Amino acid sequence: MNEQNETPPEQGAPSNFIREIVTADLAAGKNNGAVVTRFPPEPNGYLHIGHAKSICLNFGLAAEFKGRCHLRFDDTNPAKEEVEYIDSIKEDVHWLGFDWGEHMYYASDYFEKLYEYAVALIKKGKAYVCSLTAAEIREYRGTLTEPGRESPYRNRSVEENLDLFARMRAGEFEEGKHVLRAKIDMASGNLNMRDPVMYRILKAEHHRTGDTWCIYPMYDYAHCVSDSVEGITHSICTLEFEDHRPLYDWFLDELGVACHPQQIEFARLNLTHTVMSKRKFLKLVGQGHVSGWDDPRMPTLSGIRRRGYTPSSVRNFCERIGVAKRNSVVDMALLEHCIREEMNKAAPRAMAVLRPLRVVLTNYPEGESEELDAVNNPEDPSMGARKVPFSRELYIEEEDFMENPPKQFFRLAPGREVRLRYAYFITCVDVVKDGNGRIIELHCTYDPATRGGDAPDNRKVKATLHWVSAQHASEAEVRLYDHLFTTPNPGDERECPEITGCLNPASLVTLDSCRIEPSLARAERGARFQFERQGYFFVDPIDSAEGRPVFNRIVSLKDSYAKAMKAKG
RNA sequence: UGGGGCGUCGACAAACGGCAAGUCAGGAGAUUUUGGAUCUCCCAUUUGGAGGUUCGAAUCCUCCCGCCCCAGCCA
Repeated sequence: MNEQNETPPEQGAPSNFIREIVTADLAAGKNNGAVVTRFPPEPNGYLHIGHAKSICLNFGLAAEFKGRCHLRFDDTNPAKEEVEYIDSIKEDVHWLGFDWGEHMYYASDYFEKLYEYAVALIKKGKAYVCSLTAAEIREYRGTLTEPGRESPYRNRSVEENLDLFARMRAGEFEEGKHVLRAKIDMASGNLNMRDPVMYRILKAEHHRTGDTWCIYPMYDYAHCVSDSVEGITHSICTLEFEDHRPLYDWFLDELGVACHPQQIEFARLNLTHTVMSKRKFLKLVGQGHVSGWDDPRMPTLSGIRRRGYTPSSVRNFCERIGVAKRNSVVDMALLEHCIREEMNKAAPRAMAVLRPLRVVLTNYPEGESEELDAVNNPEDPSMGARKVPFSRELYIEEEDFMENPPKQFFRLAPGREVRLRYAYFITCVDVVKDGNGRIIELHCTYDPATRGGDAPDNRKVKATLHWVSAQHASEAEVRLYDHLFTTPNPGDERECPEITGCLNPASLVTLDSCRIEPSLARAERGARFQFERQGYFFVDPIDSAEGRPVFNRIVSLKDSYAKAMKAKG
């Protein structure tokens, strides 16, 4: 994709409490004026738009304050992580328009350092090897309302701890036999402080360190140390880590490290009409409700990219939603607004008839055709114009004709005159039906004096229709996408006990015999267009074939008529 | 009955003791060769509730109510 090198726009971005903290820190002379952030995904799944919020925040802050942002893979659990995800994460961050430069790291880079620090903590009497089983540890931890009990192994001597820990590393014990724990406070109201596990034995092949290690550090221990080693100044994470902060600080204080980053938490992004959890994605993909992680209906970055959203529209969205600590659900309409706004300015227009209805212009000479001038983008004259062929037989949109139109319907109807965009006024004179009474063709007359779309006598027409010349049109497949879920909050148990019960049956409508104007037949993969009166479409980069493009609808145009009809019922 | 957070328009979100921004959505109108776009106007006498402090409170204090997170050898 050739969109990787766009520079993210930072101008005019609304402020937020994190930006204010950073600004204040700078003013106070903290960190010698440095701003170093990081985006620390675990390589165990694909990134989604919630991650985009974090990426934009972290890289955005670094760019704004002339600092840097690291990409760091939090790969401390070899049982769950795979290289496949590392590649997709890098691709997604690049696609979004951000660059970590030389600063790509892995928590696994610090395994040796982490081990040494753990030994130091043992020597300080602040960590011990515990030989309780997992179930016993859980039991000793106590509950939300009752304090925990100290492990019988809590007061092992430093020597014994050192010996045991070394032998854990050496692989002398089975998984689960021992863990290394921090010695903090089993009575703390904060469960995270009740002697948290620092290391567990995992005899798994690590994607980077192979079988060098059989003990792996836990998140709380590894994360703060990784941040410190990298010289991170502001460690930004989501709300659920708020009560891990005391632990984050405890480790760094006990270790006495020079760099002690400040952890700041913000609310993760939730979007209406979709879900945002890996577990649910897995279910959707696994049960075949979507075609894969990059299904255009998925909120994954790969899905959003496949749908046709631009990186800039996603960045812009991330700016607009703001950053705060309140749990919230952003209306999908905002995301849609961001891409419409951008495409309105940038997308070339073209005509495509999705559900074709044949129209014969009875007074147009048989066998003849002509070329009409069409503007590529009324919003941007610099995008020029093109020629569109016109002839006796055309296709218009099925829904643009009604035999017995209600009062509010302005389009074509028997005896009524409408304009064909950039072409002529036509009047419907006859409706041709098949044996079942289904309308198969319309006979119309055209007014040669209205060539281009203006009547010399200034008579007005209430509608302008898009069309395509039958003999010049190509066929194409068009995929109309809509919300994956019918309910605004499918992730909410009360609203939707079972997510598969709230799926939108019309989230994908595939139309395979659409008729497109000639310029569209030459469309390149990855190109975006506005189909006049319909929406913005993206040439699917994977399923399109030479001369037979597949179009994904990114988003429809706003349609006040449809809205009014819907409101009426 | 523990600990940590959060409650400002339908949805996001500013306001940092001085008189409730902005955006999306929604509504009305103008305009229009896309029922698109654009433009104009409307959309919180009031900030979860009740008290208190103050000349003045969304902002400070008290109590109450509601919602979210935490009992992985996951991150």
